[in-house]
Amino acid sequence: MPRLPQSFFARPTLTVARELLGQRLVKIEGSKRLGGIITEVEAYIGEKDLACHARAGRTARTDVMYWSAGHLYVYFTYGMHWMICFVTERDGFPAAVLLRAIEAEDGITVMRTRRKKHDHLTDGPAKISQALAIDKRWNGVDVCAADSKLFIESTHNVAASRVIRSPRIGLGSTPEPWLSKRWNFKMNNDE
DNA sequence: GGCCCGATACTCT
DNA sequence: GAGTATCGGGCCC
Repeated sequence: MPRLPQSFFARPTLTVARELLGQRLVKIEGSKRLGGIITEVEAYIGEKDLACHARAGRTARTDVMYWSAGHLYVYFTYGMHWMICFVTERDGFPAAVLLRAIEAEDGITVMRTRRKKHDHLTDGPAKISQALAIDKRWNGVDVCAADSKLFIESTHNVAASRVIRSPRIGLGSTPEPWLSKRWNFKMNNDE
């Protein structure tokens, strides 16, 4: 299966988010392969988007968001959780797609161990990073590099009828119009 | 399934 | 010092 190239990520963030649905996230750990199908993502677009971390401009934390498309932006939140994003658009413009859920397929035994006794392996952004053992060491990694141990495999396109768009999750007191923008993309399971 | 709440440490004000 | 792109446990049905 071909890996998604940088040209995939270097497009409008909403397009990248929509088209990431259904593709397969893969992490290589020695001879093992972990990951699954991407089922939910969210777009964060530019300094004007007041829900986007880049609203505060280019800082030590947000620097990677300004890098060229296809880099990982991995950040820490709530005192204990790591979140995984893919940088999008052109070099110098801060935007990214947050991974919110995948359907676990490969390496389930390893992921189950890392997720303790919990049945929900990868149905939340911080659960994915726990299951895949992703932390700050992965910040700034280029997922389009030929030797990258984390990448996305191109699979099939998801039918438009299966895509659900909603407001983004967990934005709290983010002002309008950003709070209501339907920049969360999710796959409908039925059908 | 749902709601409430505490954990916990980093970032920017 | 306040706020945070969350999770899991306890509880209630």
